Amino acid sequence: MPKPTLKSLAAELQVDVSLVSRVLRRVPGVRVSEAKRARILALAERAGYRPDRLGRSLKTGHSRIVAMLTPDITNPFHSLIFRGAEHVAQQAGYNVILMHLSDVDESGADAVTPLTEGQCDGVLIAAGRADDDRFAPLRRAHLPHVVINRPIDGGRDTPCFAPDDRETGRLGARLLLQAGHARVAAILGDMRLANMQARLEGFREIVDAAAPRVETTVVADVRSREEVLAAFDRLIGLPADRRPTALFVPHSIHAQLVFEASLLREIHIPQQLSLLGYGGVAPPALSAIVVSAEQMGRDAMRYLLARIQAPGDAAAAQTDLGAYPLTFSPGCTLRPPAEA
Amino acid sequence: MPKPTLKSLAAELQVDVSLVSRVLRRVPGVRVSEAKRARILALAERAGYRPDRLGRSLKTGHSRIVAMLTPDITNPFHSLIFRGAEHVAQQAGYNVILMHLSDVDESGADAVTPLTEGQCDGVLIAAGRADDDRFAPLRRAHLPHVVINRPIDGGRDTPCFAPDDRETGRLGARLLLQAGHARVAAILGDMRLANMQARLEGFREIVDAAAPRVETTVVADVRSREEVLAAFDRLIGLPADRRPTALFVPHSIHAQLVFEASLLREIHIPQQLSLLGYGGVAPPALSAIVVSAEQMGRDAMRYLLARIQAPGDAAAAQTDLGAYPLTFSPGCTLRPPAEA
DNA sequence: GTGCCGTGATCAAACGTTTGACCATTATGA
DNA sequence: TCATAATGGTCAAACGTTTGATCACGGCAC
Repeated sequence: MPKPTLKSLAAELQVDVSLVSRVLRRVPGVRVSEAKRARILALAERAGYRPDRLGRSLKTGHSRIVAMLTPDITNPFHSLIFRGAEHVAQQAGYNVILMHLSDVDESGADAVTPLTEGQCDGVLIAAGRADDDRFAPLRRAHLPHVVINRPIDGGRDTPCFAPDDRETGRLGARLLLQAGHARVAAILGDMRLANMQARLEGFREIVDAAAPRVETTVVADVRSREEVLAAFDRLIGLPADRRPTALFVPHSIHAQLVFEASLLREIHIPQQLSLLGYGGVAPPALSAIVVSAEQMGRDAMRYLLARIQAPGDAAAAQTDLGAYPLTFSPGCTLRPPAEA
Repeated sequence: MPKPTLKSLAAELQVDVSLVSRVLRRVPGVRVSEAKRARILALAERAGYRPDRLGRSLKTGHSRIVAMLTPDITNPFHSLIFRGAEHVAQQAGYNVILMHLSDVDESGADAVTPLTEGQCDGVLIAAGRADDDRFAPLRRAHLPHVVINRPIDGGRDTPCFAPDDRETGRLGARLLLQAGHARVAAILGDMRLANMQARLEGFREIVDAAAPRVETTVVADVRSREEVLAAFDRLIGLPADRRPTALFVPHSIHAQLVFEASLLREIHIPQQLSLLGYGGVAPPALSAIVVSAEQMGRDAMRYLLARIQAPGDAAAAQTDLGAYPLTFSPGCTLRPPAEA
């Protein structure tokens, strides 16, 4: 037996499809006899009728699908964002298309355009550079979109949910200085990304103010796993009087990597080196600045759905959404080594 | 200006929509004068025409969307599966809806049914129990679906891509025994899941055969973070003559958790305790059995797309897809402590 | 008897696309 | 010269749904 449709139900009951449609959707105020309503409902139930989403979407103009763009779902920060976002979406009866889109290389413009083809009602962007023009098609198509975790296009047009990355840098520096370190270092990730730049600026701001009392080494634009390890080895390989006693790694994966590398190198944290990481959720054994990625995902999705459902809502159209709270998760002490 | 459609283009050029449709799709053998074809292409380009996916899908009967069900995208094993799957899908011009679906509780039947409503062409299932009946709607709707990582419904109807979990258990036991351990332990996850059961069975098979030469302790059905830590503490709290010298934790997250807990407890791995984990990708500092989750994702998606594109293909209809290779990633030695 | 209202429905268009069938007009072959 | 074929298109239905407009009819008031 073929899939039941409004038409097939209507034919079987000898009524008009429009009546079946209205009865099954329980539109308020349909005028139908109780007998007929009962027969319609009974048949629909018996036949296992489910309205076809495509037909409905074509007519109504929305698909109850949103898309999310991520650079790498394998990154715990991003999977947390997704989990939060998807949960909110599911509650609201929306499905989420998850697509990978590189942060940095220009490929993928061809992946964005299809999103404007009616299949999804909005886009949550968690990928991309500051000066990214790959999202222009979304704007042109007036497809609601929201940015998360990193500002793109300078935050001008697109509402953005993100932590204050500059403050992250400041906070990291302050925590290390307040703990009493006199030689600190930082390993920064891909400097093509605006949030990395901001973290570095914030960090610099504080440590520069403390110079020359505090000595600082920065390794920036570290992208691959190998580069992280190389940077770490370089820092711990410095002569003892120049070797940092504390290390700030404001990137969740890189911090974890450094943590594990230190184990293999038999450098004990926190006894021999203080390590301050970063992440979307408090890591068990690692001190870190954490910002709730999952909460960001939830909030961004809620906002996106609101914009979808009330396109012209002035109150919702604010583009400055404030910054996300940074909390310090003290996995282990940040105090400097005793002999320092 | 409103979004250009076939109809609006056709109206502007005073031609029939069908002609525009055929020209823009470059269907082979359309009979049209070069002049008119050029005008159509030019206008479409100029107006930024993009075919509406909903209209097309409604007509053609497929949406170029597939869904994937996962228990938790935050789990690295599952995010790797997704990354592999999504990559293949994107290459083939498909988008992937990612949905969370609990492995164990019965909720979510209402989340599966909407997938049969025409919005997606197939489902990749990476969630669910062995005796799960929540997927019956997919079968009834004849919606192609494939299971990954764990068998459901005994693998009867649904093709399954998964590692041989029983062999994982065996391999783990063998590795520890061959390294020379005489007291081994294992911490097993949620025993409601078929793959956990299989891992335990395989492990038991080997260690039981080695008894009483080898002493074995098993803590099973460990579900939460807290239970993992409690199990670990219980094991290392045993009197020295009964304390295991090696620990097998065939669950990627739990293994990582134990690893970090051992650091906090100042129990050095591998000097004081051998730890053998499990995962979808080789962890840097941890010895583990690894099965390429990303490869499984790729293969499963390729297979799913093949079934979608050739529904009745007998060759593709095989339901026994063999098992995934298990490889041993020696992060650090598994040799027993010197004094043992 | 006529006008009006409420009830219980049907009609028809529309969303944007695809696709098989059909129809002029002109060129070709016998 | 007439049939045939190729050329350049158009027509119309269909996918499944939603929705404003319309209609037949009985009852009621005047």
